[in-house]
Amino acid sequence: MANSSTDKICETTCSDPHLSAAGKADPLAMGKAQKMGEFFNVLSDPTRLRLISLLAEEEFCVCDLAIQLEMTDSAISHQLRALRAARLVSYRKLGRQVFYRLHDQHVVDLYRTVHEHLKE
Amino acid sequence: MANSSTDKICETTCSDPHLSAAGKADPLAMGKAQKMGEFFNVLSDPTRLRLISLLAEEEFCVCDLAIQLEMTDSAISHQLRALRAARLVSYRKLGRQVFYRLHDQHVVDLYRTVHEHLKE
DNA sequence: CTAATACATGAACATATACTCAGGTATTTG
DNA sequence: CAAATACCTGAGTATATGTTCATGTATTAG
Repeated sequence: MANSSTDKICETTCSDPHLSAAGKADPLAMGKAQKMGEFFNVLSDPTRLRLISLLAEEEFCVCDLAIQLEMTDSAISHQLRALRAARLVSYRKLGRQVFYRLHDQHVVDLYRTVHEHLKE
Repeated sequence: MANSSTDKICETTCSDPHLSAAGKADPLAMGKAQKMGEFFNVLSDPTRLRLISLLAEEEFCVCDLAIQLEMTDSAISHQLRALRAARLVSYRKLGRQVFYRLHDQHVVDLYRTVHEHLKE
C-alpha cells in the first residue's frame, strides 16, 4: 500500500506523542496558506522581480519598463496587472502615459532582504 | 503595431531622460532574477507553507506531517524534496523514520514576517 | 476630422507543476 | 528468512501560468 498514513501507525511513535495523540499542533489553515501562497507566487516570476528592482529606484512608465527589460509592452502590461492585483504597485496617469511605482516600502524591504540572503 | 517599444519613441518622454538616454538604470540581472524567483516559488505552494508552519514549532517525521495535513505520504515526500532542494529544511534519519526540521531561523523569520503582513 | 501613440485585454499556446498511482529501497519485526 | 513499516521516486495527468498575437480604448498630433 502506498499510503500508510490512513493506518495511523506512526502516530504512536512520533517525536512528540502528546501532540499526535491529541491530533493537535495546528498547521496553517488552508485558506491562509492559499492567500500566503498567492502572495509569494507574485514574487516567483523573474520578470516581475526585475520590474520591482527598477521601481525600487524610481517610477517608470510602461514603455520605459519594456525598453529596459527588452520585452514587449504587452508582456510588461500583463505583469503589471498581476502586480496591481497583488497591491504591490500603484500608478498615476499623465496624458497617455501611466507611471508605476511600488505601493509601499514594505515590498522594497522584503525584496532587499531576500536579495541579500541569496548572495551565498 | 502591438509593440511600440522597438521604435524607442517614449524613450525621450520618460520621467528621467538621462537614464533612458544612456540606457542605464540597471534592472536585476536575468540570472539573479531567475534564482530569486525559484526561491519565492518554493514558498508559493500552500502545502509547503503548511509544512513550514508545522516545522516552525518542532521537528516531525514524514508520517506525522502527512497525518496532520491529511495528505498521502507520497505527496508530502514530494514537497519535502522541493524544500530540501531549496535548502529550507534539514533532516536526520532515525531507524526507518526521517525527521525534518527547518534549516535555519531565517526561514522562520521570513515566514512570520509575511504571515503578519497578510493580517489586513 | 484622421493618424499615431501609450497602454490594456482576451484568446491561444507552450511550459511548469502538484498530486495520484505504482513500484522501489531500507529498516525492523516475527 | 519473509512480512510489514517508513519513506522515496518516476510516470502520467489535470491545472496553472507567462508570453505572443491581435485587437480595443484613450489621448495627442497634424
